[in-house]
Amino acid sequence: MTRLSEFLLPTEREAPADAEALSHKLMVRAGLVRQVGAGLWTWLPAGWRTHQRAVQIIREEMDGAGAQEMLMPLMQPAELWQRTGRYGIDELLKLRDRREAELVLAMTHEEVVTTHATQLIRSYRDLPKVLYQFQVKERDEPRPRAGVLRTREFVMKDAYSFDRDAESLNATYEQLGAAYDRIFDRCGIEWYRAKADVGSMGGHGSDEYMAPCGAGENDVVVTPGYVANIEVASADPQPVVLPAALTEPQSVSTPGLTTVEDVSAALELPAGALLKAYPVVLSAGDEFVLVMVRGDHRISEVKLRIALGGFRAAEPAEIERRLGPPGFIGPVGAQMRIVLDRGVAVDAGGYLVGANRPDTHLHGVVPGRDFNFELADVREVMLGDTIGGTAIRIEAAIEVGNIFKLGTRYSEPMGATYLDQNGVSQLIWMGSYGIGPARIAAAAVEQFADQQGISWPRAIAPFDVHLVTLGKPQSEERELSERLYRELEAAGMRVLYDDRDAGPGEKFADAELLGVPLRATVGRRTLASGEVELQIRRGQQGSSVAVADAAASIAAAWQSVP
RNA sequence: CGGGGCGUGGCGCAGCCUGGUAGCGCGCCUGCUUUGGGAGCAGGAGGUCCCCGGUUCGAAUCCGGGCGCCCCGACCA
Repeated sequence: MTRLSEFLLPTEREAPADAEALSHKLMVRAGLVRQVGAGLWTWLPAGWRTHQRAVQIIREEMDGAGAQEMLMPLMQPAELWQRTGRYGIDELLKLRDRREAELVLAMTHEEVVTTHATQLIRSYRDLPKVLYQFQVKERDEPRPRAGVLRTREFVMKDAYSFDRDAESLNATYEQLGAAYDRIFDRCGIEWYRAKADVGSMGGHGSDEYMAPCGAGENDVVVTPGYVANIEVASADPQPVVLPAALTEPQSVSTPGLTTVEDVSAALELPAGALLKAYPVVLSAGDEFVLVMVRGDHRISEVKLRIALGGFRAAEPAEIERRLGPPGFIGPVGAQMRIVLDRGVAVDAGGYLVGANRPDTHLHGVVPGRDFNFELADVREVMLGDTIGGTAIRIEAAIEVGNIFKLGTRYSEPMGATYLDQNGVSQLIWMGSYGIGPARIAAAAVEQFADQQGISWPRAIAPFDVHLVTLGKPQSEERELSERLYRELEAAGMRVLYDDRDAGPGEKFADAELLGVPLRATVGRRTLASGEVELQIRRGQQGSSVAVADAAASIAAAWQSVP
């Protein structure tokens, strides 16, 4: 029974002044959520209905994939996190209880679930297993933002898989990936499965489920058949026309010209005819490495880390000592390991590079002849790049879920092993799989909203039909509306009945703001024509159904709504 | 962590520079009218002006400190 006269739906005419993201503005205006503090949000009844509908879809598909739901505590002993080496994470919220015991509020549950696995999984016969929960996650975010999109506390569906070996993990991973595909399809949002970075904690593979939308914090690179987070994406660069190679490098005077822009402008060369030098120091062994990319390209820190392992940018003093004045450094004569990005065409002509001398560059330089190098893909892709001849698109997106092959990252420090068929102790191979229902809701708002407000996919809408009555209390229209309300509920519809004593404009505006997929209107016209007016929120197409079997017609119409 | 901005009834804002009875719109309450696109008239309720300290006869306003919130960037296991 949901009568708007009794339901808490505090709609607002104006968005909060500080709201920027569309979903932030609309979710507050539509009365779905309210802010408590930075990155801390209350879900009001209508918003929570949507959240829980997403949760239910996830639950059904996880169960369908053989996963088992459980619940683990949010508050955990710090000791578990010290054991896996994650206690130092800045985003991890630490606290002490009255006895000064060190605790954390968990950001994920690998430590706890692996502790249980250690105790409860003993034999190869106990594997594989997938466990999951819907539980609050806490993150001490440096900067919460965009309403419900990046918060300090949020509900996450987190699942953990346990397998005998890498091969079995791969199978589980794909099985859960298929469940994820179904979940996001069923939720009615647009999504991509994007190749992703495994992060600095290592791992054996990861995909991110990305919902393209204006408020997206991530960029995904998209071509038919290829989607990747821009952090790890690879593509073919646009070719550049290079000056001819010289028989040997020649000095060019470039006084004070330390940037690619300055040099290319002064020498009338395309930026792509320059090679940019990026000196780094590896975390392992303090080795000095010179990374070279085309002048019009950018280093991708993530891809470089994947190629080299951990590193830091070299300090100016180190650069001066090892190479030459910053701004004029280059690979020719450099006594060190040189990594050349794959985007640099090696036999296409002569490049311009820093000469390792003040105010000087070198012309006509040929990689391989003038310096030795190893190739690696370390640049960030950019618009204009192609994959298989097709131009890439770069789209902003929010991460609504991820799947991750952990391998033995947690089973090893936690000692999670099993006995195989030969009685030999083996490490359990794990995976982790997250989904943020709040982000699904926000992504849906972002993707389908129009000038009037939200337009929910029917699968996660707070209600199926928004019944608007225009009659005054005690009127004949009211009587008809009440009857239709009962009939719709009897037909299994989730009905929001706007029985408030308010004007039509206000009721219609609120209905459009809230974005329930169908709106049925009963008013004077209904009495005159014997027809109930029906409007599909997405596209706002109107139609009429006969009063006599209105409930059945509306239930049928709902089936064909997006 | 760097840069910028903002804290005044539920929401959106003005007032602050130049100190002197705290205002506007929306919302809310009561009554009457109105009822197919945020309606009208009349009456009314509601504010520690973020907090602490200072200057002053007097502080929303000036000064100092703190807290909170937002945006851009960095970060985001």
